[in-house]
Order: sequence, then C-alpha cells, then structure tokens
Amino acid sequence: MSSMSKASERAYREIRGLILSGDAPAGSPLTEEALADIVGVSRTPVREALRRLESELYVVRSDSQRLFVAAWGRDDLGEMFTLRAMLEAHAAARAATRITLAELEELRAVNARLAASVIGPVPDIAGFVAENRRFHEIVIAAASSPRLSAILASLVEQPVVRRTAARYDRSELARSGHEHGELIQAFAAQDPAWATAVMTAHIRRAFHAFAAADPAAVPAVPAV
Amino acid sequence: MSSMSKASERAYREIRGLILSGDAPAGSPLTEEALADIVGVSRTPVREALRRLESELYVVRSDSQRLFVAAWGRDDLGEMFTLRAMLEAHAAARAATRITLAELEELRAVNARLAASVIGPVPDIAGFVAENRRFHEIVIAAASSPRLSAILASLVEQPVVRRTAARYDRSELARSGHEHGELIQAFAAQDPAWATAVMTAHIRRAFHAFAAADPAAVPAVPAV
DNA sequence: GGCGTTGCTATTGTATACAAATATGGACGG
DNA sequence: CCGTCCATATTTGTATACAATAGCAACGCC
Repeated sequence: MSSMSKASERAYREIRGLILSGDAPAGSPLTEEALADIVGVSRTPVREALRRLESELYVVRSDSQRLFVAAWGRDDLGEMFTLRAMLEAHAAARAATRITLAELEELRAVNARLAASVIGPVPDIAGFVAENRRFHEIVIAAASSPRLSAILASLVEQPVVRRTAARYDRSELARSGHEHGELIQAFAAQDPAWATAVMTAHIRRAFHAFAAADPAAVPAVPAV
Repeated sequence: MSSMSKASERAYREIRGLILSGDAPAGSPLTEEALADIVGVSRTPVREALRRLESELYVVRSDSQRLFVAAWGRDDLGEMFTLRAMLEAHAAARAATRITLAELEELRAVNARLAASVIGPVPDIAGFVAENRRFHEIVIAAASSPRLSAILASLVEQPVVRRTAARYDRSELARSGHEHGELIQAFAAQDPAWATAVMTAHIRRAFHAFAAADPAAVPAVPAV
C-alpha cells in the first residue's frame, strides 16, 4: 500500500488535497492541531508539511505565524503560467542537447498513450492529465539541472492543470499531443532554439485556451 | 539584540554560515544532533532550518535521509546565473510598469551609495555587496509577484556574490553601478523591454567577468 | 460610554522521550 | 582473504509535554 510512506509525506498530500479539493477554501485558517487530528498524525509531521506547502505558496503566513489557505487571483494565475513557460522553455533547451535515447523513447511512448486517451468515445481526462504530467516531468529531468527541477516542482501546477484539462474539448487535447510531437522532433534534432520555441508556445497557448474558455472561472482557481 | 529572534531562525543563519564560511566543507555530513549542540538549541528548530536549507539547495539529502553540504560544480554555477538572469530580467520587466516613485527614488539613493563605495582610496567591497543586494531586492519587490520573489530568494546568491565581488577590480564595480543607472532610466521610462535587456546583460556580464577572472576558482564555490 | 488593563484561551515554538530505520563493525564461514 | 550476517550504535522520524506568545473578552477605571 502507499500508506507505508512517512507520516509527513501523508500529511503533505492530505493537506494539499484539502486545499485543492476546496474542502479548505481560500482564506480559511489552518491550525496545526486540527490538521493533525484530520490526518491522524501528531503536530510534528503536520508542521513540516505546512512549511513545505508554505514554500510552494499553497498557504500563506499572516502577520504573526498563523497560516491560511492562499487565494489566487487572475493575475497570479497568469504570472504562474508565464514563469512556467519561461522555465520549462529553458528546461527544453537544456534537454535538447542532453536527452538520452532512452528518455526520447519514453517521451514517444508517453505521448502515444496521451494521444490514445483522447480518441475513445469519451476522452479519458484523468489519463490525459497523468500522461501530460509525466511528459513534462521527463523533459525537466532530461534538463538535468537540480535547481531548475526544484523550482519547477514548487510551481504548483496540479490544480491548474487538473481544472484546465476538464475544460478542454477534444481538439484542444489533440493539439496538445501534436505540440508534444513537435517537441520530440526538436529533441531528436538536438535543436535547443526549436525546443524552446515549441515549449513556450505550448504552455502559453494552453493558458490562453484556458483563460478564453471561461474567464470568470479563472479567479476561482486556488493558490496565492 | 538580534538574538531575540526565534531559535529556528538562528539555527538557519548559523548553519548557513557554517556552510558559506567553509567550516562545513562541501560533502561533509550534517547531523541534527551535532548541529543542535553547536547552535545551542534542540533538534526541532535545527530540523526546520535544514529543510529550508535543503529546499534552497545548500544541503542535499542522500539515498536515505542523511544530509550533506552540497557541492557546486562549474556548470551548476553557470546554470544558477542563467536562471537568475532569466528570472530577474522578468522581474525587471514587471517592475518597469509597476514601480512606484518612492521605490524609484530609493533605487537612485542606493545606487548613489553603491557608487560612493568604490570611489575611495580603497573600494568598500562589503558596502558595495550590501548596496548591490539591496538594489536587486528593491527591483524584485517592485515586480510584486510573490511567486517570483519566493523563487529568487531561494536562488542562493550570497556565496557567489560575496566571492565574486572580491574579484572585481574598480572598473568592474563602476560598470555595475553604471548598468544600474541605465536600469533606473528604463524604469523611469516604464519600458519593460529595455529593463529586461539591461538586467539580462547586467547579470550575464557579471557572471562572465567572474568566470574570466579566475576560471579555476569557479568550481571551488560551494552549493549543489 | 470610551478605553485601557488584565486575565484567559487558543495557537505556535521548543524541548525531550521514544520508535523506526539505517549504517557500522566484527564474528563467522567460505 | 573476502564476503555475509547479525548485533550494536548512530541517526532520523514521530509523539508528547511544556513554554511563550498572540488574540480576545470581560472588567474596571476614567
């Protein structure tokens, strides 16, 4: 079972789950003891989880030390996508000259599964999100920059991706797969400039598709 | 006294000091209890400090959970400067359209002091580093992006800046002040593209000046 | 009635005790 | 001589107890 992991890991995932699911709405206070009761561990691992969530901007610390669920605004969301576009584009550039053949093969396999997840009678959104995430993880790993990886890991993407994908229609999902395909071509050609351009366009288009789909919904997405 | 701050803060600063000073050389193990004894607090605040230092890549975690002082390589250093150039350039672009008159004035004052610190018979390196740091902090704050601020704060710059400035000759220091001046002009003109270009050039030139000064010394700088 | 003060309560910060996990060193057998 | 395995020691992970601090409300004072 996955529950064999450390208590602090479980606390992190569960608390983040509370935030992403909306059970802990933006602005609501988070007290260590209450969370400890919910998760079923002591305050110690809860504290560690909260510090991590704070550094990832899921929660914010008030004037004095009380923690609250962070609230995202429309501008915050745009800024986060801009940062991701910039940083992942850089990752793609590095990956272009560093990616291994094995990684390239895995990218192809992931993208094939990703494409398959949208051709059925009803698109498999969960599968799409998972494979999409995996795709980007491989690219970031291929960049082999611990710093870059650490930064991107903290650029909370899951809430956005999850809610975003649900809004995509089939053509959007297919287009995403197509862009991944072009990225793979750029990697195969070991062309950093090409890879950068494709990745930048990919992320920026995804954001604009999301924002255009339902502008009013944007501010509802949680985070700082 | 400054010792009124929390124990975890003190632990963070002291442990980071051990790393930056070289008392804890790259690769040496960091055990919680030993550090607790050195700092004079219990393991709890030491743990928090170590998690933070880990997220900032001052320390790395081995296969299983033991922490060691991180070791920087030449490529790591270049990559860090590249990331800083990219992110601070973005911060400058945002700041160009968001900076307040008060902040602009403070930038001018800081840059004046910065220039003054290098005109004496012997350059005031410590003063230069402090004012330089302050200058960049103001720009980052003016960008008003919590995410960006958080990321840049974790992009450990102190060790590099400190050791770097010591290598600068007077003309390098003066040139840095001049570039700051142009950045201020770009802000006054509220021109994001200009600000981005100046900041990018500023940071990249600083890195290359450092790398050119003594290439062999580069790998000696600590971090991951 | 306004307002500061005081005591209480809720919450975070720190220390310590204990449990679990991991490395270490030596005995033993090949 | 080398590797394996077990006992032990070291180190990290978690829980709990306690201390300090901030918020809050009731109370009295002016």
